[in-house]
Amino acid sequence: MNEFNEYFKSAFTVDNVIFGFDEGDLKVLLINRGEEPFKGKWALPGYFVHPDEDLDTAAKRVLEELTGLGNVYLEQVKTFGTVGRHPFGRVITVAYFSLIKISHYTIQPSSIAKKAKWHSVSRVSELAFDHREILDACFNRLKWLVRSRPVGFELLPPKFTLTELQHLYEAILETELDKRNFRKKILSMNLLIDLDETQEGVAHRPARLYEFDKEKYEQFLAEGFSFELKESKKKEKKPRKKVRANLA
Amino acid sequence: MNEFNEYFKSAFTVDNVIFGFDEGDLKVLLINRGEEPFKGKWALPGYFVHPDEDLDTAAKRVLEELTGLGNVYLEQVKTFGTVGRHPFGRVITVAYFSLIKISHYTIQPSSIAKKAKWHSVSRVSELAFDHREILDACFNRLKWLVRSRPVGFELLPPKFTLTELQHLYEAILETELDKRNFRKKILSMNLLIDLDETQEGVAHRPARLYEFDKEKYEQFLAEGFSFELKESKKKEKKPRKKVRANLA
DNA sequence: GGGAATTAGTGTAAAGTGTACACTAGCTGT
DNA sequence: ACAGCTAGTGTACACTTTACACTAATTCCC
Repeated sequence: MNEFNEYFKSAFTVDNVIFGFDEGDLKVLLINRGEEPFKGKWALPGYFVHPDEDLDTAAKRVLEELTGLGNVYLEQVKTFGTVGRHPFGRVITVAYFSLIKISHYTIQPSSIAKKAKWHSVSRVSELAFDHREILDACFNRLKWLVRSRPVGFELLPPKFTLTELQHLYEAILETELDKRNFRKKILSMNLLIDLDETQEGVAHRPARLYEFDKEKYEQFLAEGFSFELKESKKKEKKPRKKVRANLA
Repeated sequence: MNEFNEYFKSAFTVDNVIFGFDEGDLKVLLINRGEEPFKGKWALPGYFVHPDEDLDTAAKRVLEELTGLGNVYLEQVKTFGTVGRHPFGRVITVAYFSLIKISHYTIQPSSIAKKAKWHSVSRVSELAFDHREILDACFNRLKWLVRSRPVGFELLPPKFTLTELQHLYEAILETELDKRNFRKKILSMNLLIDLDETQEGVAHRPARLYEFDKEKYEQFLAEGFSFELKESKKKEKKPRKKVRANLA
């Protein structure tokens, strides 16, 4: 085994991309680093994996230690291992991502994270390490996810209006959706419970409130269902080539 | 930086899952290990990443060194890092996968790989390390891939018949497809060039030969198009619940 | 209290896509 | 010539997606 010793000199970390939704805006949770390297810079909440710890466990622990967020479901997205990405040596990082309801959690930064704060995804600028690239990869994963399953569940407060749900989808997909078609689609999945309540204190017709039917949602996921949401495009009129009959 | 030294004691590897298609069967390339641990066992072609080497580069190099396959496009799939997965210490591995035309390559095993051989995916049994789990993860990725883009391009010889293409899809999806619908779908993508040639030496009506239109394929990928192929199911007759009109 | 402002909520027709299904065509081997 | 085999083709129906415009319910301001 001695011949392999030279390989046992690397380290690895986990980095978490936590998405939330608030004020019509898609947010990502960042920490302000209290340690070198990149002290004072904004970064994804991430840290070294302990030698006796599985990756998924590490991701959960690190997230909780840095931001106070516990009991979050994290999903592995991609691993980043460019040679020069960490100034301390060879460090590869496994990126995880999650979707949470911002209002359900209280953020408690640790010493490593001087501050932890939600940032608008669209307004994130420079980040420590290669975290910008990691964020982009996870954002793409989110875009893909939202087209294949009803993701709003994780991001919205328990009671919400259809318009809020639509705005969430629009924020993620960075596109506009047709109101009527969106509602038709969402309601036809039968995953929403109409609470028979309405908004209060708004200066216009109040909207109905809905909640997700958790039971049906579990079922939906278990069955591996999928659904699609397409951009509402103004009649792009595909010429739609006809299939040539071979063997004339 | 000394406080971090304890973290720089891990190693990481890459493992490659290479799929091919031959004799109507989906295959995966395995090596017979010539080294401890798991000497003599079948395993995915993988090895340690050098300290000064990027992950993607390492995956390519390792594949070529172990099996002689060069110039293969590899895609990262998932990272496996369970604590006890490697007997030599903490080793995490990044899994890559690829699709190749078996007939285009010659396999040349190295000393680490005593032998390298194509195995039917459906008949792979025990593998070294957690390679079985890695293989399954990559097979699932392939299934997903084949539903979202025309994957046959990578796996079939330059000239092929529509029936061969269909068999490939059926092998990957582990299902049967309707012949007419399959052809309609594939041809409607306009990615095939009808070569106006036919098979020779078969004891039945010879099939037409096609090749992929590489240019259109690139375009297809660039545009992020997607298409779906659904299992041909015998009329399951969804009762199709009507969307309730809220606000009666 | 009337009207302006604002967002919620609703239906339909037309185009496109997916699915089920059965027969004829063209070759080889005997 | 005919048996055996695989290639190749079209249509009708069900479902899904898309485009699109008006009325309803509330607050605010005068």
